[in-house]
Amino acid sequence: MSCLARHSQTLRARGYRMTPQRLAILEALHHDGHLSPAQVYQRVRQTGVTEATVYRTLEFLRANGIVFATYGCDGHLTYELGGYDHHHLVCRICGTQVQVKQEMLQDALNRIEQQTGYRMTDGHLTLVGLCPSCQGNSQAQA
Amino acid sequence: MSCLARHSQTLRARGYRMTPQRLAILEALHHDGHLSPAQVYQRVRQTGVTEATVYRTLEFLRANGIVFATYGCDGHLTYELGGYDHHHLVCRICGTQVQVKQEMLQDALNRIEQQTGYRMTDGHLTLVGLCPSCQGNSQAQA
DNA sequence: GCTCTTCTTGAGAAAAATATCAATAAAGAT
DNA sequence: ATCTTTATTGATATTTTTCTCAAGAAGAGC
Repeated sequence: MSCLARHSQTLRARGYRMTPQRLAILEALHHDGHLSPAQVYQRVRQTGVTEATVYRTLEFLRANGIVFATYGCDGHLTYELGGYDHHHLVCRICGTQVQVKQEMLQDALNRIEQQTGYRMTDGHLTLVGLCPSCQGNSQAQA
Repeated sequence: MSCLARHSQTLRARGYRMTPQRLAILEALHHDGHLSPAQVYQRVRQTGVTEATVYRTLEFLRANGIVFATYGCDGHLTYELGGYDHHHLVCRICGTQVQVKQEMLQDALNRIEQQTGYRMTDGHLTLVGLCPSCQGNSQAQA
C-alpha cells in the first residue's frame, strides 16, 4: 500500500476524510520536503485550494501525526512529512539546522515517558541551541 | 546586582540599550511567567508601549537569551524569563504542559553537543508528545 | 439510488504578526 | 552638561494567520 493510501486509511479510521485538497498538500510536501505554509500554497493554488485551507490542513495533518511541524528560530513554522527517524536542532540566532538521530535521544525520552506518562516516540522534536559559529558571535552569548 | 540590572549590563556589553519599554516587558514576564505577546501587551499598554514594540522586543530578548520562547502545540508562542532549570513537554493534541527537569536531558544534550558542535546548555526546550489522556483518544493515535 | 449526518471547504472578515521609515532617545565621548 | 552616533520607538501600512458561517461533499444506512 502506498504511503498516501495508508494515510487515507488512517484518517478514515478516525472518522475523517481524505479529500483532493489534503492529497494535493501531502503531495507538495512529499515532493519538496520542508515547506512553509506560504510555499505550500504556491504549489497547490493551481488546483484551486484556498489559503485558509492550507493553514487548516497543515494544522490538521500535524495534529494527526501525518506531518511534523518544525519551529524555526524565527518563530515561523515549516512542515514536513512524517516517517523520519531524526529530529532537528536549530540555532536560535541564525536558524541553521542540523539533524539529530533518534537514538541520541532515545534513553532520555524513555526516562521522560516513564516519569511523565507522556508518549514521545511518535513525533518530531525541534531542539534549540547555539550553532558553532554563533557561539563566537558576541551577540550570541547567553 | 538585581536580575534586571544584570540584563541591562548584558545588553550594553553587546552594544544594545535597556529602555523603559524593554524594562516594562521584562517586568511583566517576571510577574506572570508564561505570557503570549497579546498578554504582554495587555500588561504594558498602560505605559504607552506599542503592540509592534512588544513583538519586536520579545523577539529581541529571545535572540539574546534573556527570555525563552515556548512553542505551544497550537503553534502560538509564549515567552518566559530565562534562568529556569527545566524544560517543557507539551501535548500535541490538547496542549497540556508538564515540566521536564534539566537532568533528565543532560546526558542526551551532552552527547548532542559533542556530535554537532551546537551548545544547548543555555536554553529552553519545548518537547512535544502525547499526554496520557490523549493517548487513549482515537484521534490521537499516530 | 436516496437520505441523513457531519466532516470540509471557500469566501470574506477579523485578528495577529511583521516591515518601513522618520522621529526619538540612550550611551559614550568631549 | 553638551554633542554625536546610532540603536530604538511609534505610527502606519502590509502581510500572515485565524475565525465564522453557509454551501458543498463524503460516507453510512436504508
